[in-house]
This record gives sequence, structure tokens and C-alpha cells, in this order.
Amino acid sequence: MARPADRVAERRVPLSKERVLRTAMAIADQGGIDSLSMRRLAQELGVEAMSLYHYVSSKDDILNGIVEIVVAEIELPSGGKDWRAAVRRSAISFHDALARHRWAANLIMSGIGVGTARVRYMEALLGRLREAGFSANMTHHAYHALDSHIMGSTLWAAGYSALAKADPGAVQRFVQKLPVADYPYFAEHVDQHLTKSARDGVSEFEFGLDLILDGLEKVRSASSPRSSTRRTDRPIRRSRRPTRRPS
Amino acid sequence: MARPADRVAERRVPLSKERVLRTAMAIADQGGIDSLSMRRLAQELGVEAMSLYHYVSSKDDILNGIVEIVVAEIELPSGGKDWRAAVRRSAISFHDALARHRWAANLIMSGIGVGTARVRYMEALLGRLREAGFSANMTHHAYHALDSHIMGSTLWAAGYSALAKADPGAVQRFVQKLPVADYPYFAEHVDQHLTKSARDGVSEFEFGLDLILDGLEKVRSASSPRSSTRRTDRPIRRSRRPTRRPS
DNA sequence: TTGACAACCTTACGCCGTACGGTACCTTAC
DNA sequence: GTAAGGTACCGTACGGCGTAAGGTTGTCAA
Repeated sequence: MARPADRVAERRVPLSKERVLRTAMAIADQGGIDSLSMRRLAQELGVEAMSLYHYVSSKDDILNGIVEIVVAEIELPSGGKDWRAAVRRSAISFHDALARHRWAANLIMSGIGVGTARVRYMEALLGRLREAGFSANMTHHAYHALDSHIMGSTLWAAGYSALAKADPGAVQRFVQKLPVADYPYFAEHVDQHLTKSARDGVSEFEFGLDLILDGLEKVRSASSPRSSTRRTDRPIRRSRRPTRRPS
Repeated sequence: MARPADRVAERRVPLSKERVLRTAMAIADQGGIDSLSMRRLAQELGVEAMSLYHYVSSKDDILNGIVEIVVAEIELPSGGKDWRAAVRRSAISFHDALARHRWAANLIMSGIGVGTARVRYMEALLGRLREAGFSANMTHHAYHALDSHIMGSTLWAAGYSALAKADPGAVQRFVQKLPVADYPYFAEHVDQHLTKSARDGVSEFEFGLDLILDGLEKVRSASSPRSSTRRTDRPIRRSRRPTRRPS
């Protein structure tokens, strides 16, 4: 087809895993995760689908990769006296990252692999909690309470906004169609979503987050009443050596 | 190519939307939501794929339908004085329903339609909160805090157990492979998941749930001080009752 | 007997992920 | 100069997916 000279001149940016992942993210950001197919991605890169397999091992590899990129965007909790403020900021940063890439939360939750960025985030948050005086057990619970809230909250918002984007006005139509007399509270709730003024400036996410943080602080101060910060009463238990047979 | 007589004798249970949905649920329960395809479902019913379209309008219709069935399994919060106990029981019931059908949480969160069972559940919970003395605004926030926690918590557990089921020992191998010295807290966290004894009998889900409920009760009793003369404001202890539910 | 109707099937289209096997170009060695 | 080998990319094909369009069969009322 094209003469060698043309082709040489044209395609001298020879792809890379980085570029593949960035483009995949862009597609997912724009058209949703379902619009990301190998063929579509290849097309975007001016290449055939199978060529991508020189840089990634499968589509799952791509999905893992773009999730890692999102997780890497999260601001890790800083050190210092105020554990609450540090954790709060990190959680909001997490929330924001997921809001920027609405497909990410669903991917994270659907049993995808844990990459280095994810481990680093968890390590930072867990460490920050331990450092603040939480016991190992309490830290475990605190982590999951925070993580659940972040994920659940963001997933809901993502689903809602996806629907609102796909079909604006669908919510109004839906609520007008149902017997309001039978579901007054539901109607009220939907109304609150439609008229943002009712939400008094505090997002649903931050409200729940503060609820959890307040509860945690109470537990923390109750369990270590006088000690200021470093009170690692228990040494960090090493992960068990292979007591079981290493496969 | 069976003869007419055979066919008449054999297939005289002529399908129905109910039967289609039940079978779809069974497939999803057993092999995960990805294993549910129209062809597979039809095969299970001894029928061709296109025949299903006489009972459902699309695959999404099926997904909506099975989600509704799951939601209908949730125990609605009962009336009475103790709003906290009522909401708590309902939340745990929700959690259990999602645990029985691990694909459901992901479907609910991915922008699927809201059916009557879902509306009924929301109405009951919202109404119960209002009745307990929460303001409209507070009820809105409380609902989302609870919902986020239930969804987030269950989604995480679903993903984790799906991975553990698909490849038992993957977690151990993963944690042994990473540099424990660099990620001591992460290693500790994983260890806590592997040795359930560390979890002292209170599930991650219930811990977070009680954190939220305690926080809500505090807000409630602060905003309506006179109505809290009942004994409901007991100290923040949670009942140590093990939520046993043989599935 | 006829004809309407419900229940179910056949075929086909355009997607999808990816296994397998090329081919074109670049670098390096002789 | 030329041959070898590696890197980057492409063509073809397979089995699966959801579903549009239309065909066939069995049942039953008129």
C-alpha cells in the first residue's frame, strides 16, 4: 500500500505500555468502561487490535493498569499530630479521584488484582492509624469502615450521575410516575437530590465520613486516654512464616 | 428432531418470566454474573436463546428483575421505640441478602433501574428514620451513610471472597512475595484477614455499622432532646450477639 | 374448517477477546 | 554488502456475546 518512505515518516512514536494505558483511561473517562474495547483502543492509537498484545498481556492487564494509575493519584495521609485531618484529607482525595474516573470504583470492587499503588496507599493509611494510637485490631476495623464508605459513597454517586447523564430528566419522570401518596418519604428523598439547596453544603460523602471519623476518635481516645501519640503497646506482629506448606 | 408426540409430552411447563428470573438467579449464584448469558440461560431452560425474549424485553430486563428479587428479600425496619435496633436489623438483613447473592451489589451500583422492591425498601427506611425524629435533611444524610456502608462493605467482601474462591492461596502467595519489610502494616492487615481469630467476633461490617448508628443517635438526641427520654440512649455498647445466619 | 394467537425456533449481523502465524523494518556482525 | 536475528506490527480466524427479523408449530375459539 503506502510506500515505505511514507510509513517510516508517519509512525515514529512506537507505542508503549504507558501510552496504551493513558489512551485506555481517556476512552473510559469519556465513554464509560464499556466503551473500552481492544479494537476501539487500537483504533485510537492508529494500530490494529492485536498489536496491543505486545505491550499488555490481556485486557485485564489494561484494566489493572488503569486502576493503578487512578489509585496513584490519591493523596496519602500526611504525618503529624492531627490524624483525623490527615485521614480526612486522604479520604476526600480518594473520593475525588474516583469521581474523576467514574469507572474505577466498580473495577476496584470487582475482584481485580491489587497492585503496588494500592498496597502503598493501604500501607500509608494503616500506618497512619497505628501511629495515631489505634490498636492493630482497631486499625483493621477502622480501615474497612473508611474504605467501605469511600467506595460505597462514590459508587452510588457514579451510578446516579451516569444515569442522569445518559438520560437527564429520567429521575423526574420516574418520580412523577409513581404514586407519591404511597411513597412520600421516597419522593421527598428524590426531591432533595433534585434541589441541591436542601443539602446545606455538606455532601453526603463528607457527612458520612465525619460520622465515621468522630466515632473512631472516640474509640481511640477511650482506649489510650493519656498517651499522646506513640503508644505501640503491641509490637507489630510479623506476618506468619510459612507454617503452612508454601505451594 | 423429536417427533411431535415427544415434544408435546416433554415440554408442558411453558416457561414464564418468573421461571426465567429464578433460573437466571441460580446461574448467577453458582457461576457469577459473568456466566449468565442468554444462551446459557436458555440452555438451562431447555430452550433457545431467542425464546426468552417472549418473557423479557432484554438482558437488562433480566438483570433488573433478579436485583429486585434480592432486594425483596431484605427485612424492612420494624416500627417501635428502638429505631436503632430496627435499622440495625434491616441493615444486617440487607448485608446478608447481598452476601447470599454476591453479584447483586455490583449490579445495584452500576446504574441499574430502580424497581418497586427497591422503592419500598427505601420508603420503609426513610420513613423509619423520620419517625425516629430525624429531620428531613438528617434523614437524607443518614440514609446515604447507611447505604454507602452496606454497599461498600459488601462489595469488598464479595470481591475478596470471589478471589479467594477462584484461587485459594493466592492471598498467601501474594503477601509472601512482597517485601514485608517495606509494608509491615499491610502485611499485618492481610494477616488479620487470614487469621480470623484477630477479628474478635465482630465483623467488619457490623463494626462500621455501629459506628454510623452511634453517630446518628448522637445527632438525633441532640436535635430533639425531649423525645429521647426513652431508654434508647444507652451507652454506645453494641450487643455482642453473634449474628448467626445459616445460609 | 379456519384462522388467530402464543410459544418457540432459525438465521444472521455486528460486536467482543484473543490464539496463531505472518511480514516489514532496524540493528548488528561479518 | 549482506545475512541473521530481533522488534514492532498486522491479517485471519475462532468461539462467544446480545438481539433484530422472520418462520414454524400447537392450541383453541368461532
